[in-house]
Amino acid sequence: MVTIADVAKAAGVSSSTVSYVLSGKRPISPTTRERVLRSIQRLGYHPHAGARALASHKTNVLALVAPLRHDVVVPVIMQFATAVVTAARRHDHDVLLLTQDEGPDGIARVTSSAMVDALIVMDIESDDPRVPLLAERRQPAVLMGLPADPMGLSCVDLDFTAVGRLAVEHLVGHGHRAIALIGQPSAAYARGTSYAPRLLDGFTAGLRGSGNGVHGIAEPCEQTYAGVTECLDRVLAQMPDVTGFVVHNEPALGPLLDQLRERGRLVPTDASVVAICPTSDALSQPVRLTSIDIPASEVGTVAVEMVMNQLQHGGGPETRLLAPHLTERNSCAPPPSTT
Amino acid sequence: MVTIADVAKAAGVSSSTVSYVLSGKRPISPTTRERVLRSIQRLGYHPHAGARALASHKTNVLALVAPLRHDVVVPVIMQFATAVVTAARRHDHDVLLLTQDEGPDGIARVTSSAMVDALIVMDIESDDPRVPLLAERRQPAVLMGLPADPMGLSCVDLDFTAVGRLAVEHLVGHGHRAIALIGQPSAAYARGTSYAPRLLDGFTAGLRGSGNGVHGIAEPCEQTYAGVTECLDRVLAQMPDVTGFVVHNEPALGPLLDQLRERGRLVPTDASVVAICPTSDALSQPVRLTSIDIPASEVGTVAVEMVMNQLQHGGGPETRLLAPHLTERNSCAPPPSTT
DNA sequence: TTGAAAGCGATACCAA
DNA sequence: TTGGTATCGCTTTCAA
Repeated sequence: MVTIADVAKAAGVSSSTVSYVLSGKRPISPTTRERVLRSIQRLGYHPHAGARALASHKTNVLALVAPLRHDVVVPVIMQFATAVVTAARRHDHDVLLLTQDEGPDGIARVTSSAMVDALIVMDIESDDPRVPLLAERRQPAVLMGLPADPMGLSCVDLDFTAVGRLAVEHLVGHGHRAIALIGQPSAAYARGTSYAPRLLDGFTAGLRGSGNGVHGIAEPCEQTYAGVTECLDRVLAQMPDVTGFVVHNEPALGPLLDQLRERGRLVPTDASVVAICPTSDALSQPVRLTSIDIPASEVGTVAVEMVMNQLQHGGGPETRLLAPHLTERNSCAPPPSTT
Repeated sequence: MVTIADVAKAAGVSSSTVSYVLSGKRPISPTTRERVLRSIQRLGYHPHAGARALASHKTNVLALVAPLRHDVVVPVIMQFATAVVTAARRHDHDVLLLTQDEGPDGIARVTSSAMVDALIVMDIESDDPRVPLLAERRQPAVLMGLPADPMGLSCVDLDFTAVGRLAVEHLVGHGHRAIALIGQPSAAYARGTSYAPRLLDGFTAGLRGSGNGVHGIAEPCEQTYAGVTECLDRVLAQMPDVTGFVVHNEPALGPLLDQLRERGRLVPTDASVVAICPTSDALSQPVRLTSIDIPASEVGTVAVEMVMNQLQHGGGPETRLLAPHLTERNSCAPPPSTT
């Protein structure tokens, strides 16, 4: 292995000079810098990561704790992970991949053995046991999701409350008065995800703020064809005049459109749909759906920026809720009665 | 930070003794072992990963090089990654996630800076530039996929040749005589993936081996609704009597079934389908598809076992092609003429 | 069965 | 502008 001493010898300087050339932490004359860089090049020198970590107390590695449960939308996780790795590399960091199923132990392990400089933790629930654990470590952490109490940690997520409001407002803007939220499976609520109730809050607030007899209901929806059918049954039973649908449930989109068609409610003629999902899902349906994107890669990039801000500029914790964007496509129109 | 010296002092032994208790590389009397373990426990000692790597020349970290291109089946990558992380943890290793878009440089970087002990590289193409690069490093590597020349590296993949043969044999067994392979998009062939041609080989061999006037054609298929329609047009034009379909193209499954129905060829009454895809895709279609699974998690687990075998037992490189398994569901039946 | 001490390969402080 | 060197925390050889 080529060491810093080899480079120093080859360049006729001390090893500390080589180190400073690399780190830029002190001025080096152009000529010696040149000489050193050439030797590095010629010998193919790469600093030993372990040695560097030992001496500098920094690893240049971020931990990414991913939920590898199967009820989570896989493409979203992938997008997020991709964005994190890409953004981390831009800041000269690598990413260590941890899975949820090691639980809090995984976090304890990597932090206390100094494997990583900071952590990014996905899929944080309202009352997540990992939050207090992370709070008492000295490594910065960014939570993806919004726990009830962030305990001084940084958080980033899509602003689901704003999403709920925006979806309702869009439908109301088209003249809809009876709106249903087709939500996540009840397990998502039971599990204590933070986004499901936040979306519901925004949905409710949107209805309330619209006045004029705008009303709505929210129903959880299981992710099977039968589950979607039942959910729609419940909705129609309670609100037969429903014309607007807000759907926050990717696998339900196809079956829902199918069922609506089957029941003689064509989208967008008889019913309008605003989907909350990755753009790709909105595009892969028979009807191109007006949707509010789940900006997984943006969230990932922001998470890394937040971590880096703490790491490199000593910034403090912050919470960033990303504003939702609605893209109009072909699934929203005025309700039949209004036309 | 708690160091090995702290533990040693607390336990009244030397630091080397603590080290040996941890590594088990030399006999320790039960009483001192006890004392040391208790101190470790009490102080919450975790060895410093960097220091350990520096002294031992081992990091206990595996690199996983993932393709984050968008034309790859995302759930398959996730399954594979999950399996790799899980299996690695069973062997007390962590996983560093690299993405394709750093290209060969990423591999060069992590290997020459001693960040990882070994690499697992996904989505290897027939003539992959990373193979020679990996071959000249001293870290073990496992390739997922089968390059034209493995250059002494380990490989693991589903045996796609056997898959092709198996699919044909299953259809022939049901009495089909005219069989079409709906393949990957032509870009997959152009890119030089190793699995696409291997599957084709197996398909061809299967036809040839079946005799009795069994014939077939293979068509690449683009992954849009229109692309599937065109592909089916081409197939029907060339082989109007086709009754058996082998489909190796996840996103095409839905549209294909749709189009077959539209053209009055119901599955399985008029046409039979064997899908080559993850089980979840086979189950999420209107007709439960008879399928040959892409065993991503098995491949991931095997990859780790192969790496560990080299790392821990000094094993040599090996190539393992996993035998395919066909699961019968509801998409295969005898062709109409035979019934 | 255990201890002492020499590295491992960097960083960064203290001097010059 | 540069060099010398202590130091980081662990592993492992050499000695006892």
